[in-house]
Amino acid sequence: MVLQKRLDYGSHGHQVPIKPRVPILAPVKCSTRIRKKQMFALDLLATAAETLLADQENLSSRPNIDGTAEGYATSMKSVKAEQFAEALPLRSMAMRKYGCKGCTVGCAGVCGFLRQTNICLSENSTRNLADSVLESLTEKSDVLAKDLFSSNRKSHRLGCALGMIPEYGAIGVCRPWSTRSAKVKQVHWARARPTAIRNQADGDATALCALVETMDLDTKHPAEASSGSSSGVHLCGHDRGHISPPLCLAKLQHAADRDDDENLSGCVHPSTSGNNRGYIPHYIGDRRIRRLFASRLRKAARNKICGEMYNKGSKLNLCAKKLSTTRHRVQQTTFKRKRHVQLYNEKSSNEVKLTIKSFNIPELLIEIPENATVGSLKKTVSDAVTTIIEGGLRVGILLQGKNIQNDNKTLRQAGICRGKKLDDIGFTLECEAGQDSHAGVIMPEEMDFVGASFVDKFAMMKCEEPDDNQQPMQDFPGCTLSDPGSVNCPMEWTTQETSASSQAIVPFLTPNIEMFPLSNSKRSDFGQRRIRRPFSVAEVEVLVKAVEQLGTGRWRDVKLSAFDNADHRTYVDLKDKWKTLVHTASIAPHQRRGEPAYWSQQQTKLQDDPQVPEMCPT
DNA sequence: TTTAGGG
DNA sequence: CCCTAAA
Repeated sequence: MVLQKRLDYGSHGHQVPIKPRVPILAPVKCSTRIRKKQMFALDLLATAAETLLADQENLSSRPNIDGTAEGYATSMKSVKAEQFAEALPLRSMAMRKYGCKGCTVGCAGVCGFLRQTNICLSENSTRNLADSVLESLTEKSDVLAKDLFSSNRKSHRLGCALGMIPEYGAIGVCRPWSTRSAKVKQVHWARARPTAIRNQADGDATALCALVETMDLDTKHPAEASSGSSSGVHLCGHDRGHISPPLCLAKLQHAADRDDDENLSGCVHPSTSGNNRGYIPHYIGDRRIRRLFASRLRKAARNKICGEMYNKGSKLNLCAKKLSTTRHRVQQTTFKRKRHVQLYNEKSSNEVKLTIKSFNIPELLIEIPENATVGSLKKTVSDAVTTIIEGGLRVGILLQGKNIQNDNKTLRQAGICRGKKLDDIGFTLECEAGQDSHAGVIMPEEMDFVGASFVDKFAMMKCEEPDDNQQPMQDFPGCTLSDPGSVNCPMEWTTQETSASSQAIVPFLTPNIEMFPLSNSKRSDFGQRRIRRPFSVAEVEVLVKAVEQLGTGRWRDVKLSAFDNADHRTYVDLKDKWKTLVHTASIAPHQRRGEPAYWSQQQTKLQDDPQVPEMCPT
């Protein structure tokens, strides 16, 4: 393909993405779904091209756009018309949707461009280009978002800056540098859709514009880049009815320069300036988040290709190949996510850190013939999981079994704060797409505090909200059952909660049960046996005291009075433990496992303890 | 849901 | 620790 040759000149797998320059974003009747019919798409492309040319003429008449129109015309000729197809609706939609304070002009949406090139280019070039551009897009968005937001904190209350990709919806890297939350890092995994963008109530329109524009700048055509790195900024600045804050423009300029250098470095384009080669972005940001973001984008791009092929009912071989690639990539990403999905919520000094180690997929229907190979089964399972995840996930948060619906609540208001029983938090991932056959709620398989050090810190923290359960103790306290209501045994704060193993069909979702525990009370959904958690001496002591106080046969009362905070100990557990204790006591010491002289030692010890004068071992 | 008891 | 009958 001619276009491929033009694009695929990166000798190091680094392609310079071509961006048609669209100085003015005229409203175009263009659905984001036009790709279903290529003829329809071509019509729209023609319309878009006409609009662009008209805009270009207008632009060229402006004195301030010197030197850009010509280069623009060149790139216009060199780029296939398809590339323009949906860039316009993307931008126009974004601008209209958010008003952008009159910012109705911008650059062509790189996303639309990407999507088009994905269609037009051959497979390899598509992938490489998409990867390259999307990586660049991601990074630059990140860079700009950081720069922009950090520079405009006072005026921008930016909850979430979104980069939009038509068809795939919006894939958002949330960078809320709002003035209210000093430092928040989030990755929105949910595959946001256009409607989801509207839900970003905190999204600042101006910043959103800027970010989208940055995406444009990131993918300038080499010719354009060589003609002047600031051209894109000129376009933005002159054509929008509303001039963004100068600082915003400056940042855009900066990003443009930077991007030119980056995109061109390593390429053999004759117009490569070579200046600032090897430029390293000032702000590296969270590489992991960016990589995941980029991976997400790539997957979306490739899935789009597959969907295209399926819709056309042709080129199934190519589709299968694409699926395979997608599968591979997605599986990697899924695994990474399983291991590392972390939800950070930092709010000044009061922070709540959670780590969701993995999710369990409860129901996965696999239909496969008996004569299928194991490999095909693996692929089928992988596809099913991929479908679930790729279909978009809606996150739900369960606190003590209750679904927290109000998204506007603060974590503190919702009861997610230090000192609270964070092991009562559950996360659900519901499939958003119409994947009825796979619809279901993915329950968190593992959740834990971030790091053991945090557990200690956590144990020492006081929650500002009233909390009956915050009695962190490293050592199990002696309990006086004369006041059963005062007996608290918060073992779960100091002992690692362990969880049962997963019985998920998908092998790579099997968790490491020892490292990443979750409250047992939340995890009997899948029938797995709870992990064995032997009673500690302290627990036995409390149990004995409670039984002594309350008598046998009142296991519920024992539970409530002495083990109310130990969610992993049910009254049945206490009853069973008592049963074993009685049995152990009834048998000869030499028949017991463990230490025969245990009780005598305990009796001696407890008698020496003034806090527990009533101890009466069984 | 809780208790009791076998597995 | 699971399962379940019985209350």
